[in-house]
Amino acid sequence: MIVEVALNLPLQKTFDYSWPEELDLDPVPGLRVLVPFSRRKMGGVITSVKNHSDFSPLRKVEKLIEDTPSMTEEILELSRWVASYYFCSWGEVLNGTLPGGMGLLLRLEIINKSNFLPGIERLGKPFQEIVKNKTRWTEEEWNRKTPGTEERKQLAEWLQKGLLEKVQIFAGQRSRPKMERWVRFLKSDESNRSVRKKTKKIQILDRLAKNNECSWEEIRNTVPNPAQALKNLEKEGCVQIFEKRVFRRFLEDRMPPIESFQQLKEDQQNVFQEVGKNLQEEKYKTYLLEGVTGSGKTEVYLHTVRLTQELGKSSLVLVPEISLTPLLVNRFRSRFGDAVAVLHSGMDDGERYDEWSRVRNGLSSIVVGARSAVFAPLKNLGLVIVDEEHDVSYKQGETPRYHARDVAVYRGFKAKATVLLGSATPSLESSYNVQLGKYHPLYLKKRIFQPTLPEVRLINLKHCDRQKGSPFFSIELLDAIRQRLLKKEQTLIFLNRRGFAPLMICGECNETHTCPNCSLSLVFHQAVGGLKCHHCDYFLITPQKCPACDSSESPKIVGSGTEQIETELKNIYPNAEVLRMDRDSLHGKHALSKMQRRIHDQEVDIVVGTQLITKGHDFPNVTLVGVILADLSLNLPDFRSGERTFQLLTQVAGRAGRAEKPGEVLIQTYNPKHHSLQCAKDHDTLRYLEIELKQRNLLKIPPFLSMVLILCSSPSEKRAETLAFSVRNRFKKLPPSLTVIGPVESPLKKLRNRYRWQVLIKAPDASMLKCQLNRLMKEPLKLQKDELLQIDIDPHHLI
DNA sequence: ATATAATATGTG
DNA sequence: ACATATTATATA
Repeated sequence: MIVEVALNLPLQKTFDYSWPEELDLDPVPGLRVLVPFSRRKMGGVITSVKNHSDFSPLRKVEKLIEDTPSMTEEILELSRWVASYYFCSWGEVLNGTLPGGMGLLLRLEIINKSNFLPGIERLGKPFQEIVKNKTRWTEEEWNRKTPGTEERKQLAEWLQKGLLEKVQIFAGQRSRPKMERWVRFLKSDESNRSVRKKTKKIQILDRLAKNNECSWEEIRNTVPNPAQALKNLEKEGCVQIFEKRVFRRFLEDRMPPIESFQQLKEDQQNVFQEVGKNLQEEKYKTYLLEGVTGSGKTEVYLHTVRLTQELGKSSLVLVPEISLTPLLVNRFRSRFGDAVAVLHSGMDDGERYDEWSRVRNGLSSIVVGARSAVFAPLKNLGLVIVDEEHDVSYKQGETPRYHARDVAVYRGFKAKATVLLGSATPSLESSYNVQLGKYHPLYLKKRIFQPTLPEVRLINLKHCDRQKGSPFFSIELLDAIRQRLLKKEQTLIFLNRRGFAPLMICGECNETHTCPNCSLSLVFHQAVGGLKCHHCDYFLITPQKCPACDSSESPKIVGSGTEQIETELKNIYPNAEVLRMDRDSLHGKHALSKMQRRIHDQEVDIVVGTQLITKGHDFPNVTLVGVILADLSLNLPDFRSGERTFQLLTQVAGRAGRAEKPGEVLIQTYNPKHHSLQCAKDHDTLRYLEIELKQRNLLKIPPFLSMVLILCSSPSEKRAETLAFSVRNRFKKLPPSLTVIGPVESPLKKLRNRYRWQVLIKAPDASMLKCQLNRLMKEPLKLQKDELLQIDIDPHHLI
């Protein structure tokens, strides 16, 4: 028998291996195996089993990594589609479907094959010792003795002569199942009963009488030092001691109170009825649910998931990374208990591996998770929910560059499932799909607790009165904050930029401090006393001198970031409790939820933050939302910047006045006339979509066309450019319906010491684009050393 | 991705 | 002539 194996390499092919006779397990697609590849070993996934290969001689599968396949047939098929759609290898996608903890541990060992190693006396003492005393040792052991060049050379020489051999030892998975010792009751021993005093043995048996089995740990809590007694009981055949797998669970220590299903309001009920009807018919259909913030989308999700459970099917719920707060997770956990598995990046490897395993074993039939959870191995899928479907975090920034929403829709289609995309601000792509009749629209127009949406006012920064000494605040905004403080209500201040100030310029020559690795200005962070690059990890302690003119004139700080807004607010309102919430102020695993709880419990008056504050939690006492500068996201060189601004403003505005108190939103801007801001002000999503769709149609950009971005990068500016031109040349002979834009310098010209040039290709639809790409990239481009070519289908980061 | 063989380039 | 850098090629 022969197996075809997909490897996690950027190679389009799969590789054939022969199946060793001595294995008593038959090969199955989806099974992970360890195979020899070149002179190393790699984990791979069996994609098919056959009895003939065109290749010879075949090498043998070296080892089974597991005895049940980690890939289901469905995931195997889904990942193959993703690989072909997004132009990457099957193995790379497969690799991305598994939690990181399932990565393999391969230890490098050096085996001493001979008793005589010439030149051993030239080595340092510790090295001689290791070589003489051990027949095999790990590379780390060797390196720990800090070898000099002499030792390294000697090692290489011996390896070359075959006196030593390097082998990779398979040491299992990064995360392993966690085992606990348990005790099971078998029979009681009446002979022990006669004793007047309760012996340890009796106490243990009494404890076991409550439930038939319990953990060693529990027994030790009631009976101290039970080891000997338990051993005896086992010998007498009264109990059985065994190992039991336990599943590590995130937030286990803070299980939420049981929350019951809420009665749906009329329009919620209508949505639920429609989705439920389709669910029962077991046919594919995608809905786009447009529901204003606070309209109770989550409750509809919960009801729909419950119905799916009742129908005996499983549900997949995707949520953007950042809104995976305990609130949402807890709502699912409290309704569905252990049927829910949670998968997101805030968990550690072991927890994620265990949650994944519970899904794979069929213990969980509901998955709530971020992007990569779209590949969760659920069986019998009935429902797919993508919450905040417009969210950019669904698009993966590195290979495989898939969009989880689109993969989710495809998965739903293949599984004949009901797909529910939800958002207050749907993406243009999904809205267009509604127009085309591919998706079916649903609406939730009423807020649950508050009939009216908050009043939004745009403050024109060109003409408004500013606070003296604090140029980032209009008087109007500061007055509004003061009123909340007096009323003991809370304020959210939003600014989409971290740090203290985005620019620090020389007081003498106005030169800016720029990142040595990227073509960007450094951002001044006062809290850490230095300048940070927001694209690489470059850090510079606040310089005393200008890099250009060497002047030590005190530098000017230009612009604002959340840090500065925080400081200013503390100055203006010395008695107010101000909390800053951005990536820099988050430390540790539960930092986000802790902050959210502080806000919820009204321990803070004013919250200053980036996008982190726009999602996730309900803060009932927030009645004012202020946006310091709406233009930040508007002026990016990306055709989606307007869309993102509208979404951001609508999301952040939705934070105001969720409870019985009316909310107010103040947006400071230099572009009050822009339709993204105007529509956000009027809460008019429909009009926004209409205007934007019209514009996109005129400009011939997505969703009316499909796009692919080819990014060429190299440490040499010239070579990045030349590479981009050779890409362009290859696309010279295309059908006239396809257009090529570029090559142009990427807006972010240099990133992490690599220069970037790009070519953009537009095609009438995805299938035509794919077909042409396939045709032209069949012959791989010749890349020089350090040159890189990235292909991004349906790109979301044009920067 | 990574390693090796093949080839080009540089040095005295 | 030799070391060193670059490129081509294969991985089953």
